[in-house]
Amino acid sequence: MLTAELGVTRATAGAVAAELESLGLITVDPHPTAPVGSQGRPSHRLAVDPDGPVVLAVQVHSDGFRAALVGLGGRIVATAPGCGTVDADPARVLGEVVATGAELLRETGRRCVGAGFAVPSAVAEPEGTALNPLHLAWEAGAPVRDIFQRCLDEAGIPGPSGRPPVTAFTGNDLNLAALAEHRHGAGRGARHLLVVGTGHRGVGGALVLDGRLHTGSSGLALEVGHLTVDPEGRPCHCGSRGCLDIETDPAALLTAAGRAAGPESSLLEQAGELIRAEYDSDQAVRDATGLLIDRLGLGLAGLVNILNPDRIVLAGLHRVLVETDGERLRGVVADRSLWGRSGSVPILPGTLAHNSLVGAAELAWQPVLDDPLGVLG
Amino acid sequence: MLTAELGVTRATAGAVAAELESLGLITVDPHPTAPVGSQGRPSHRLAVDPDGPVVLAVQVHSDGFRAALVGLGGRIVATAPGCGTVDADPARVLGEVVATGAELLRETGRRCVGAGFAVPSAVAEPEGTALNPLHLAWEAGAPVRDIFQRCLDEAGIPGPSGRPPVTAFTGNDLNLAALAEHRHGAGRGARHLLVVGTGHRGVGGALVLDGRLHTGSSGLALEVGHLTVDPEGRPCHCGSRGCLDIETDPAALLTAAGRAAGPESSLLEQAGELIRAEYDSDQAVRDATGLLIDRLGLGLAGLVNILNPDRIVLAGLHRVLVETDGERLRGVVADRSLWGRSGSVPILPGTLAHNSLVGAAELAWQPVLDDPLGVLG
DNA sequence: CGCATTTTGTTTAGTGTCGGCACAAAGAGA
DNA sequence: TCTCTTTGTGCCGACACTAAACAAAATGCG
Repeated sequence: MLTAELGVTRATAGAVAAELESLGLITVDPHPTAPVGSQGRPSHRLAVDPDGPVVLAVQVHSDGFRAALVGLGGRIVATAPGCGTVDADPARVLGEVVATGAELLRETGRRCVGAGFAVPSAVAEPEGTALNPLHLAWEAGAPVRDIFQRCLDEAGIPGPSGRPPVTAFTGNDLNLAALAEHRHGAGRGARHLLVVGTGHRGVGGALVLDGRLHTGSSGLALEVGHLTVDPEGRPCHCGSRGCLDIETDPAALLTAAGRAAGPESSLLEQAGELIRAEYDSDQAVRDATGLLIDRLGLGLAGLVNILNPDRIVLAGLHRVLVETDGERLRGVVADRSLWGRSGSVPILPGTLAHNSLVGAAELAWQPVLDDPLGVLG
Repeated sequence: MLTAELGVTRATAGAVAAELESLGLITVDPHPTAPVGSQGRPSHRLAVDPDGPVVLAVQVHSDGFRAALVGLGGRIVATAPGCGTVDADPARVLGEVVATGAELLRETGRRCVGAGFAVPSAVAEPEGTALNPLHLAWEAGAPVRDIFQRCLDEAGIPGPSGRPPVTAFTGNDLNLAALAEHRHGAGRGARHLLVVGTGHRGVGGALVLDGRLHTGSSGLALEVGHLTVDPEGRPCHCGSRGCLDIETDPAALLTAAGRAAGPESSLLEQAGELIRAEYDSDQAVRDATGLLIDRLGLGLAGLVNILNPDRIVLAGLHRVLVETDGERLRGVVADRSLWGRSGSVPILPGTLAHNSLVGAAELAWQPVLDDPLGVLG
């Protein structure tokens, strides 16, 4: 098989494949219909077992939640949205989310080997507390990992080895989106991947180094929102002015284009829709978009100078910006980074839907990837 | 021995110790004079062999160079300064430097197992080219690693296994200083160490993650000089204004204190001496120092928000600043970082003399540390 | 001084991983 | 059908490490 050419002999590869097959993670087809090579005995075809175990991935936002079962390789097996208000008690909300996930597991009859929660807030490590879950009206510092774990325990979801309950993992949603983009999206193959993006308010960042999320010493790295991108810009609550946070988020676009902002929980959609629908026809929208691109470019250039990534992927409104005029954005970044070479880093739009969910699943899959036999079987 | 308690059995530890002793890297004293434990058979005392092999570490600055032989553990065994002008031909300069190193090796009769060169310039990886060796009047993009390697070959310095010549390593001088501080100085034990410091002009940064230098995808990371620390500051050649580079370097201190700047190649000493000699007596010096501390604090806070290190070590003039009023600096950083927790990162002055040299040696030692028997023996 | 105790170095046997190698198997092409 | 090519698989050995038993070097006590 071709996979033998990643530094391992055929014998070892066969042993590993047999082990993974016995654990139900992959399927081995000894007689593939379409042989890859031209001559010789055809390779066995390895594929993720579509009926294999899954992890439970959940996400919460200000007006609802979503639970999904995700197989190895990031494939969403089943998903269930939950609408309605998210109240101020994280235990009640997560209890409902986990109940939805448990229902999905019952319906599909899948075995669950882990659970991940994409939190719309900075998450402090190693405690797993949400430092600013402001959009959710949760208290700052809520121990979301422990709460999530408790909900899983109470829901009685059996863990990989039958008895012990599944392990809870949590992470910031943009960090997890970055992980997903690195594994299965626009960031595939990058060694130093920088992801920057917006939600409805503010700007977040994430960094994937050699395939692993870099969250700093206490989970608080890549708070990129307060880079200065306009010395004469509006004052920011951080004490400075012209921060990336307030100059390049959806509200900034609407302001620059002279449009009234709608409800807080749909600013992203509103701004994205504005560009898509009126960029070609409305000069004010074009100007506003260009302004945001220039400022985003300044911020990215600052990050390039510090992090020197080999790829940048943009999410949220920033994804729309690079899709609208990528040349302009790349030009600003190249002009304002110190070395032309590091400034010529590819800047791509994100490609994954539900990337935070897939990233949360990746987090929960990680122990299995690190040591399949130790977690299962 | 106590070292057996780092995840390895006594049997393995003994085997490793015997191997390292046979390679001449360490000495084993079975009857230490001062036993560490109180009861039982005393541990053998392991120590770096003071007569063991060395690496050649060299450094070049605008008015001279320095060569040193450095043993395992960062101990400088022999050193030789070289004064005089550094001309525009890197091959000639490095030839002279290497000749000085070869002379040291002859005098001491040491075996040389590698060579490292601390370059006062950004170094592009993996080519090993110096992008802005401006203070040296070398051309931008000079292939300093290849030149260094060629000089070593021509000097006929025998390599670890006798025949093949020693391998050349190069790195930016502040990056190497950071590595040295992490291994043997104020950064020991930090998992995410940020180092920031000045030379005579400008500001540099370096990051050591889990014991390894993080230089980005092409060696150009941690170019921290163009973070905005004063929106109303002086314009910078980068196109912005109020950059860390021009607001916190030695020239900035002299300007702020109303002193005339001396020759370019002694700005650091002049500024440091000014603070040490007149901070207590001269209000203008106190004000200028405080101004630089505030601006440095702003820059560090920006870096803390992005990198979330667990320790910061300052070098050059910044080291003097933290020694002079560390409380003020730490206060600014805590105030301006987003999370009080990540803002409370310890900020320490560097402790090593010749830290760039030691870091260059560390780079050259790395292959031996990774695989002693593969390189030697 | 002799002996038990404690702690550590060393030897030996056992285990698990992985590469090398030979052979078998499964196709393509003549 | 035979040969060639390519890949899966079983077997052996090298290697690294652990566990356990044993030997050695100190302390403390009678």
